Parts: sequence; structure tokens; C-alpha cells
Amino acid sequence: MRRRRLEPDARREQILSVAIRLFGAKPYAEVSTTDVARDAGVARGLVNHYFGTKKDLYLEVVRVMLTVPETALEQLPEGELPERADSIVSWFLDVVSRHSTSWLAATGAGGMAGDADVDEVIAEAVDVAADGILRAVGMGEEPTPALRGMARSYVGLAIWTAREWLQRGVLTREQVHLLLATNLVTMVKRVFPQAR
Amino acid sequence: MRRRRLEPDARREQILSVAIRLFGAKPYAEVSTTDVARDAGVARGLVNHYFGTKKDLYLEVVRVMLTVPETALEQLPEGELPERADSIVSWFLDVVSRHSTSWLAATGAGGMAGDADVDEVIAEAVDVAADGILRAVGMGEEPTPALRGMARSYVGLAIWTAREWLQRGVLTREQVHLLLATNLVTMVKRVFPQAR
DNA sequence: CCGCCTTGTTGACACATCGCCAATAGTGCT
DNA sequence: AGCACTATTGGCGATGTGTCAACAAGGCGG
Repeated sequence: MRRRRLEPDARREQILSVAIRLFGAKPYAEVSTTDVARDAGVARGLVNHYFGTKKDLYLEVVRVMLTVPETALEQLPEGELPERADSIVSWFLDVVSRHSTSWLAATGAGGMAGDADVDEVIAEAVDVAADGILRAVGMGEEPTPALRGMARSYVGLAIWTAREWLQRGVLTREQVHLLLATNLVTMVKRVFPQAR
Repeated sequence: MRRRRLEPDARREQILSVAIRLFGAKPYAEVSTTDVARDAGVARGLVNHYFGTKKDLYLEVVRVMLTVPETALEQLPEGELPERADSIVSWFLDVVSRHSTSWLAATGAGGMAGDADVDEVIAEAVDVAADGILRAVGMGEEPTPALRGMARSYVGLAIWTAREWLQRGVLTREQVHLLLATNLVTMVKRVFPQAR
């Protein structure tokens, strides 16, 4: 058995990519650290050495899966509210459908049966998305906690609806788009103003 | 060690109630069948004897937690759409806040890291809720799959928003009510009609 | 080219949890 | 009281996880 030494960063990266693949394909409980180690061609102890506990590794995986999307909401959409809403929704659906499998796995992890650490990772990603929404609709100037809460609720709607589309396939993209854009307009005009 | 014999139904019920308490307080992974057995004053093997696997027990627990709510949407609300929406939302918030802890635990299980069986149990509960919504707004006559999907999305919004309220406490009940009622009206008037 | 030394890597040990099943002992019935 | 039925037990084997001392790959100085 010839064993090779790698730079810590490289080895860590390699193990992580294997873990992402496995956790993306099977639920948490059905992926053992032995599986990860075997697929990475590495001793099981090394996984713990680099990532600590199995849950720590999983948290890292989910964090990566959810961080991918936040790449390009840079250019804020122009125009009136309805057009802006369309742009935002289109962008969201593009991103989500591109990494659908990993995105579904990450959002489906939505709690890991109530685990606090996993919840926190997801909550952070939702926070980022919610702030992005508020900025895109022109209400990003130091929002109140209540306003951010409402925006997070909308993100929740978006996640659920996208899952309905990608996972169950009962909605077309057009229907999803309509649903999300319409509700976003309603939120901005009728609900968000009541947050004070 | 005096051991007592119980009727199978009684014993099963007793173990289940203990399991509900424990799974309601701690996440899945942090509750061992040993804990359940100890709190029930019973050998661990008996838990398996009555419920099969640990996950089977957990499924039963979640099923009970989510079935509680569907008690009393019997009397359909009267009046025009906005009034109906208010009634539905009020009913939902009442039910949810009454069993808040167990409801939070059950919906927070929303995925258990992607486990298919848990997902299915939750999906069934969401289905029931979605059909209830459609009936309450007068669109319950054999809905198309797309319409039911849209209704499920709304249920998702309701779940997320209620969690935002009960768990994080950044929204008042009034704000939650406004958000859900307003979006429900929008859904019924502008989105649901597009499902064909 | 060779020995050393740093440190990436391994293998095994201890521990926890779970599913299973033969053995045991309550409990109602004759 | 004795018996039969079955609820209940306790332990076995398998699997998974975290830890840690020991090992060796590969660069460096001599």
C-alpha cells in the first residue's frame, strides 16, 4: 500500500469534494465516514483529523452547497416593482435549477431533525438571501428585525415552491415564476410597510 | 425487579408518549432508544418489539405531532374572500401556538437530512393542510395537481412564517396574521386561477 | 547519496447505539 | 394450585464513531 502525502489544503479539499458528492446523493444517516474515507482512498481517521466530527464535516458540506448561489446578485435590477420582481425571481430560479441536486440536498437538510447547528447554517444562508431581496426591491436601508423576518418568510416560500417544482415536478417553471413574482409584489406593497 | 405486564395497546401508548416528550425536547440524533426505554421504565428491546426500528418510532412520533392540528377545520368560514382568509389564518395560528413546542419539533424535522420516509410523513400532513385551504376558499372541487402544488407552497409559507414567529420571536402575531392573510388573498385571486 | 526530522497518515482500541432473539416470568384461566 | 399464553427481559453481534500513539513519506542538510 503506497500512501501519498498531500498538502493539508489539497487533502482537505479532496475529502470535502467526496463528502459533497455523497451527502448530495444520500441522506445524512446513510453516509458513513467510512464511505467518505473509502471513496477518498484514505484512512477513516484522517477524515476526523481534518474535519473533527462527522457532523462538522456535514456542516461544511451544507455550507458549501448553500454558498454557491450567492455569486451574482450584484447588478440590481432596474425598472418598476413588477419588473424588478420578475428579474429577481428569474435569477433565483436560474441559480437553483443549475445546482438543483446539491441545492435540494442542502435545503432538504432543513433541520436534520431539529439539530441546532444545521439550522444555524441554513438560517445564515436564508439571512443572506433575505437581505438580497430587500436590497433588490429598494428597502435595504438598515431594515428592522421585523422586516428582515418578513423577508425571511418570503425566502421560505421561494424555497418551498422551488422544491415543489424541482422535486415533485407538479409545477412548471412559468407557474413557479408567476407565484413567486406575484407574491413578492404583494409583500413589498402591502406587507413590508407594516413592519415597525 | 418487579416487572408489570400491560395490555399491548397500553404499553405501546405509554412508550409512544415518552418518545413524543423526548423527541420534542431534543433532536433525533440526541435521543437514544435507551433513553426512551429508561424513561418508560422498560427494557430497550421492548421499544423495538413494539415499534420496530428507531426511525419507525420517530415516524410515529412525527405523525402524531402533525395529526393533532387537523381537528377542527370543520366549519368552513363564511363571507367574502378577505374575511375567509382572516378566519383561516386565525384558526391556523391558534392551533399552531397551542401545541407550539411539538409542532415546532415536527415541522423542524422537515427533512431529517433528506430522509425519504420522514419527508413523506410531512408531505402527507402538508397535503391535508393544502386541501383544507383549497376547500376553505371554495376551490376544493377536484383540484388539478398544479393547483394542489400551489396550495402546498402556501402551506410552506405558513409554516416558515409561523416558525419565524414562534421560534425566533421577531414577528408579532398581528404581523404574521397580516402577512399570511394578505398573501392568501393574492394567491387565490392572482395565482391559483393560472393552474391549468 | 544517506540519515534525520517534520508531519501527513495510518491502524487499532474503547465506547456507544442499534436490531434481534432465545429465555424468563407475569397473569388470567381451568 | 397448576398451566399455558405471551408480555418482557437481558445479552449477543454488528455497525459506526472519536481518539491517539505509532508509522512512514518526502524534503533538507551534510
